[in-house]
Amino acid sequence: MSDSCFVVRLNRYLDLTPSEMNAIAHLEREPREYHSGSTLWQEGDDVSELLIVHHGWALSETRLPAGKRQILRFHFSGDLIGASGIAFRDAASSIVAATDVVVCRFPRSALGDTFNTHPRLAALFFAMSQMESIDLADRLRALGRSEGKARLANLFLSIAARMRAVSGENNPVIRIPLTQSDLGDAVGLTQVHVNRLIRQMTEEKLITRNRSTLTLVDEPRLIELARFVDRFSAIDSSWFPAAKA
Amino acid sequence: MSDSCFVVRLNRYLDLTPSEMNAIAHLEREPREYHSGSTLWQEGDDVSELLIVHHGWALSETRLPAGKRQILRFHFSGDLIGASGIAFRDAASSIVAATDVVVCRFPRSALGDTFNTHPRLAALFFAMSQMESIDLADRLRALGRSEGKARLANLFLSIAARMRAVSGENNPVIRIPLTQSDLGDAVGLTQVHVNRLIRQMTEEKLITRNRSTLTLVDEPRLIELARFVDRFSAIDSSWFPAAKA
DNA sequence: CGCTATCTTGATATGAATCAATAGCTGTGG
DNA sequence: CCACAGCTATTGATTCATATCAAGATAGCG
Repeated sequence: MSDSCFVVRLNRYLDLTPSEMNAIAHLEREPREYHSGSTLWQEGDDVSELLIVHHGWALSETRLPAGKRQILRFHFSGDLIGASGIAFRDAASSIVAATDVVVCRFPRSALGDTFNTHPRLAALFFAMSQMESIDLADRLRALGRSEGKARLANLFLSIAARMRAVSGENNPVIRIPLTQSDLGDAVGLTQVHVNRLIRQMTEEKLITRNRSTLTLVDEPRLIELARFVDRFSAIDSSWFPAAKA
Repeated sequence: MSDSCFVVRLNRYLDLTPSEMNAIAHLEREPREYHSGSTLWQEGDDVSELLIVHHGWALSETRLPAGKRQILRFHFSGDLIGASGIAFRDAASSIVAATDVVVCRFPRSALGDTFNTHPRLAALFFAMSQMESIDLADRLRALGRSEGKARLANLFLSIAARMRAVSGENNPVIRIPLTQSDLGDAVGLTQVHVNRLIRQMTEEKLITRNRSTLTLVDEPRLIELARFVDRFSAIDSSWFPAAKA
């Protein structure tokens, strides 16, 4: 039961009761593997399920006319996807496997049951959904009002922060299995320009990048450059209703 | 009871039971007025309340080093704010009155009670929060991957869509009480450039702007230009738990 | 009737896109 | 084990969108 990565994740925010753990573990069934590059669902699809990422990276993306792509968010182990797809029937973005991933699917109706029987979990889902909004808002600030280098710094720091929140470690070296094109599509720049910026940032001894390994060489200066605020450490659960038996 | 604008708003998505209406109307007390330009709360404040907009426009904004500003979202009548502030104690953005506004405040704990007693409302709040994420994601796509004119078109259309969803009308004329600087801060452009783009768009007979009145002259072409998708019409409530007495 | 915020318009500077060509890796099959 | 195919990364030359700087022009407001 506690080998559920979703349980592990939620336990980070809240001390789950056995009954709550059960309810969650129940959601998380049918693990299924997708290969890197495959599409879990497509923008506009009629989606009736939610996904929990077990292992690997997935990403939400959306396409624009000229074949352009905007990456909206990355999803790691323990993340709940479908987020976007829950308010409306049609998916607002596509979900693509960035590496080989293992995900569990569950139908939305199961979520309805959970809301009914475990109000505290409902509150937690609500709070997690708000974290997503905040993450998007932070990204929006970066895209709207800063130049390339700061955007990249921001992206790197926010990925690092999220991965650290999951792993509990604090390593300056992080694995980012993304190409320069991916990075560009995430921060709204060209692959070519991303390349140049990474070179500059390397020369300035801010980072080091080698294949999929990124090292945050001078994190304080990166934070300064990006005006980064790490918000992913904890959730405020003080307003949550009490757990039900 | 039904003069609560929040009830009116939620009723648009769901047929509320009397008990649910009561619970909501209960949240919405102590209406309070703020003058245009005043700050309801500030980035970083310790916020323990949520707001419901009764009347007027508010906006969430965040500041960057060089005094730059990014407007994240506009809030109209019936909107729930605090959104961003609910997962964490510290507000992630400031809330400012764009016009004179009337808002109701309620403590987060009241939300906890609602989650406990009215799971269907919890589901609705969750879905509304997802709408917010989707709105942000759409904005992100616009900022990351389109040029100025398309960004503006996108902003105009999305404001129009949201206002229409509230009013039920379908008027090509909308009131946007924002300056060119505000528009710029929302789409990540300079006030000067916004001015030029608006002139161009007027010449191209896409829009007409006069003070705070904006007319969508050629909406089909605007939609085409912005690749706009209107998602604000309805919520998919099929997965919601049943209403409780 | 001025005052201040907003808008308009021009000249110039700059970050980033685009176009284009080459170089490096990685995996695959002969 | 080598050679080739196909991504991914690097680098340069040029163009374009948008920012910046600067100076009026309007318009609402007290």
